[in-house]
Amino acid sequence: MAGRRNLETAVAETASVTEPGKAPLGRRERNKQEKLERIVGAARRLFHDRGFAETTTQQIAEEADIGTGTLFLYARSKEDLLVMVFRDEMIETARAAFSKPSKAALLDQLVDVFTSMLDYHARDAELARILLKEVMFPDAASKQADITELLEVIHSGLADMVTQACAAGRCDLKANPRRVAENLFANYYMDLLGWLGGRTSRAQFLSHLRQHLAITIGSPA
Amino acid sequence: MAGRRNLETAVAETASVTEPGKAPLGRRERNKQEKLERIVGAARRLFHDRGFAETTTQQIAEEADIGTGTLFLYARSKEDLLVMVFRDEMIETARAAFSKPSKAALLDQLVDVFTSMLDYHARDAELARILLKEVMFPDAASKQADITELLEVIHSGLADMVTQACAAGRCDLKANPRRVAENLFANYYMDLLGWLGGRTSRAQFLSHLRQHLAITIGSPA
DNA sequence: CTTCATTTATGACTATAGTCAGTTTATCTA
DNA sequence: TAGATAAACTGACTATAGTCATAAATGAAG
Repeated sequence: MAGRRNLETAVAETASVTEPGKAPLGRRERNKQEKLERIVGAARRLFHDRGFAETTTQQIAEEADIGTGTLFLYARSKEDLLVMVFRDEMIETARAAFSKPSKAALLDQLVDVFTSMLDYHARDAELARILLKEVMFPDAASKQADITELLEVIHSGLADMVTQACAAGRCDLKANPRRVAENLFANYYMDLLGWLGGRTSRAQFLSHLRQHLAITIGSPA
Repeated sequence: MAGRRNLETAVAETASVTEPGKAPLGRRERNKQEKLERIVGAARRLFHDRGFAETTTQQIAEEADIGTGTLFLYARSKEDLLVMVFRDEMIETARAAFSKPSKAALLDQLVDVFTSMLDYHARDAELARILLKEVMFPDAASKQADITELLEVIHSGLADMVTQACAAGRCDLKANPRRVAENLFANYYMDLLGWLGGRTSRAQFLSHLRQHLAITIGSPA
């Protein structure tokens, strides 16, 4: 009973679309499902059009054609809504970034991967900053699931990349690949933060990122 | 005129105490000075006693014996107040952490330094998380000065440490010491985040940090 | 169809960060 | 000292995220 969650786990975390062999999905379930989609859709549109800070929860509720209270049965907070809108996209982006096999030098592969992710973030700097902030600083236990899955995709993708490069003789790292992956991502995250926060230019960001990654994998920049 | 700042630069950023050879410091200045001290003191007490979220700006104003509006002439936001309360302490902590000369292995020196900083943060996990969040994600230009100074102390301290260790033959790093320092701090930051966010235990945190730092400086863990 | 229990929906309401038009206080000048 | 100007102060006010007691909808059982 600890940490009450709304509407079960918010429609079982955007439940799958009519899983075969599963429950017949009565009117109730369909309603919830459809309502959640309306809400996330409305939030996506408004966040995109006006920005996060300029969108009120009232507006989202209105756009989704529900009461203001209902909104908070489907999302714990406005930030939660933001994560709902972008989580899957982010995971997909990360997966895609790791899916292209390559025989390039490890450093170049890494820069490629991070640049792909970057292109996604760069589409909207304000949202990206808020996402980086909210995703990495969950204050409710429920959000940890989100960040955990995303981090898992990124960390394991990077670890695999490192392991394979070493197996192919293209690098020589003794350390635990997982720790190397975490180290690499930490550097990407902080560099991105500096850029989005206006402390560095895009050119500086890219240059520094490459140097940071090179240091981690012990390769000449 | 862009980004209006209140009361000049909030009493010239907690101005020095009667700089010799400077202005005679009339009643007005003394009032401002004293009021700022009352405000920061009140905020410090309340944040410490009740926590950040549980303290209202009204309470701070009341404790400092000023009107609610006045508070926001001295601080732009509640978060700003938090930074005011802890910024100098954090910088001092960082300076102190770098001030003890040592002939130990670089990795051990680094772990020592970060452990010292950690002890400061660990005194209050909730405040630490909010600080990590607010300090690294300034949304107003004015706050960038804060983070810039703190980051400068940390980055240059680490860079010096690395440079000296290499000069003494205790390590062999070809890369720009500044970039190495940034890399090291990025790892500390993310590991600390994981710990404070409850994703890792303290033991894991320390173990992972050591491994991450070792990877960066290319030394066996 | 008619209870009845359970789930879901609602909007008036609360709490609080931050604003602003109007007031007070300090300083300067004559 | 009086008057004028500028700086600093104020609390009633606004805006909005999130709550909660109540109402409506749904589905199960008889």
